[in-house]
Amino acid sequence: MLETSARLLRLLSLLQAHREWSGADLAGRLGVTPRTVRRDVDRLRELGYPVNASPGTGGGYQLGAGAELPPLLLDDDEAVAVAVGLRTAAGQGIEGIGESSVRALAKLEQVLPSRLRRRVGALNAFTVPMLRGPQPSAVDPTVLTELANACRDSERLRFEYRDHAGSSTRRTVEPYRLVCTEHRWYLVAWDVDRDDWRTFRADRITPRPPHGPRFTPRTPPAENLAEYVSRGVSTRAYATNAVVRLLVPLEEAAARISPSAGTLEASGNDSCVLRTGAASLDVMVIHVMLMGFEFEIVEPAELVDAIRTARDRLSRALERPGPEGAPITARVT
Amino acid sequence: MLETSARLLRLLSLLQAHREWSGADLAGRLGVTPRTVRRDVDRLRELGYPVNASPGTGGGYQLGAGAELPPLLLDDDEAVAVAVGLRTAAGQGIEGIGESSVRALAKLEQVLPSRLRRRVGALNAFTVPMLRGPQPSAVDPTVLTELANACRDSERLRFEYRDHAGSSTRRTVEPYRLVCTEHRWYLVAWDVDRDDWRTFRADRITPRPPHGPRFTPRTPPAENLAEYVSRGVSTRAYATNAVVRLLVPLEEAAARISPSAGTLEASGNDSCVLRTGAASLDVMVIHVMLMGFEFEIVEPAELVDAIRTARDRLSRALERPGPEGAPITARVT
DNA sequence: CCCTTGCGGACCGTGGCTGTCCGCAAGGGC
DNA sequence: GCCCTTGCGGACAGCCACGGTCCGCAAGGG
Repeated sequence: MLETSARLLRLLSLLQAHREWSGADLAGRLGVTPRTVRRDVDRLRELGYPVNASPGTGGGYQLGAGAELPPLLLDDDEAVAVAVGLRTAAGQGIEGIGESSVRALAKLEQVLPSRLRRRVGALNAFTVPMLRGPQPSAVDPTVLTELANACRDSERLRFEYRDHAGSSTRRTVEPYRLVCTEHRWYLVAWDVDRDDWRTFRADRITPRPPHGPRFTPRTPPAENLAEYVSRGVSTRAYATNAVVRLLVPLEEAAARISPSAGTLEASGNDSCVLRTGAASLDVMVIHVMLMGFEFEIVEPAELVDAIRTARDRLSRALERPGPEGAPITARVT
Repeated sequence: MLETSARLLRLLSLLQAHREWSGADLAGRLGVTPRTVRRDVDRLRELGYPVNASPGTGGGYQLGAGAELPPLLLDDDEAVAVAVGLRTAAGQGIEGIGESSVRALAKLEQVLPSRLRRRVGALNAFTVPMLRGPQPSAVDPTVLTELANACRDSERLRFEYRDHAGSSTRRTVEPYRLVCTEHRWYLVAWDVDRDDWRTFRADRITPRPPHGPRFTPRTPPAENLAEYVSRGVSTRAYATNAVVRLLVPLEEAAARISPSAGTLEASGNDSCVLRTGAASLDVMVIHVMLMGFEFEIVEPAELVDAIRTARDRLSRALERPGPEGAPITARVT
């Protein structure tokens, strides 16, 4: 019965949208008798979705957390929010969930009505870059999802690839997987022209549609692809660890610094040592600045240089005449 | 037919997980004849989900983008990624989608199996704070979803509220809506003890379960609640705008700075002016530093002070003896 | 030209679905 | 303790949707 299925879906949607419903309410909304609602609830339970019910005045039905994730029924705004959130997460190249979020994003964007797709694009342009700055991980989420789709569907892919020297080559590959490591995205693929496995940096790829025909996947070059990629990638320059002494008591520092941001150790009564890591020295500088404490660098020496560079740039900015000294003469609108 | 509904759901899931399927494949997966698959596809189409099909060799079925968003069928990893992405988006208080993302997050977390919930918590602790630092918008997403749920379900809410002086009061309210403005979260609610509408800052709320009984919503204090809140909120101190002159040609700056981060204007041949905004002076300092250009401040004067503070702190850090001068003596592990 | 793949009509037997009516059980308010 | 509200689920009867089978047709690719 088509109508039954549709009603089950609507029931699930109602239960997700509002925590608690009475049987009569649901019956009214669905256009059936309360008895049928009870049967539908039973059906949902048989399908594995835990629906809790409580009798008595003020009782009703509510959807609980079960073993399986039920299909998510999002309204327009929520779908847009999910898409934007995923693009942010994917763009930042967060280790550990990066690949899943790209997969989820690809799934969502594939079925996203075009009116919503436009909203996502607009919002994304206006929220993310503000905070991003010239970080090394600026990959276009659109490209990422396209790559993810090709991997998922085993579709040959053609793209322009800029190597680090800046020159471009045309590639035809059988994409195998996207890997996120060291805050960068890499595509592991079989290069059909060179007849070998290659690892491509996603931010240097410009896809050239249309996609080629589907291919039958071959065995991947390694069991653990994440490890395979990070072994092959030589640009580890960005991964830095630092040890910084903060000139505040341990307790005070601990109150401001999340335990997962790094490890804190006491070092005397009124200072402590923070061991932390970041994707690049620049980010590290910001990190120590944001904490808002007096500090000194224990290691590495490069961080001292980075801080000196930052300090000097700020000093020069302060030494320039500034607003009163030099009014803007050549302002162009 | 229960089995039919379940099969439709599985079919939808298959179509979302893999772009293209042949009828025979689907029939095999679903344990029915191809004829029934065709009928199921028809059913999906009748339900409004556009399934495209192409005949001939290499043909098959694929799910397209329709007018309505189909129920999203996510696997475990994807669900975790979505939750983490949403928490990040909600925590940063991004204007425009904040409220929807909290709603979506509440929806998702309500049905999230506990094993996944743990993963989300762990990941969230290890990814977000690293970048967040002590920004003004540090709201616990868990609290946000709890507030959102209470609003959605019209449940009375009890919580501890710290006012700006630091003293705590116990409140009982009928929550109406969460509003995100100026990168902060506010709860608009009817305070039952004070018998009036109040606006609470979400980051000062500590919910005290259990929730009270449900209430019948009254008419909200204003049509446009976002506007109502930002009118009533006096702490605009964090919203700053700045004008900065960058000592590089317009083209060079434009290449590094996203157009939505602010507006760029040429100012002579080898410099340009950036007008931009940020949630706080701290963030603004980071913003100008991240760009990596020589610059000078046009306005506001407070930004000069903030930069001077930052510069001085870095200077002091550089002047301290550092690694060689003072080896760590009292290191505690 | 042939192959593969999707399309959909016709037929038929099965059995699931809904509404109706019923008595039972569990909370909450008076 | 009483009563109301709400959820629970068995039984029954009528309906009709469902799925398998068999068929010829159409469209794309080699």
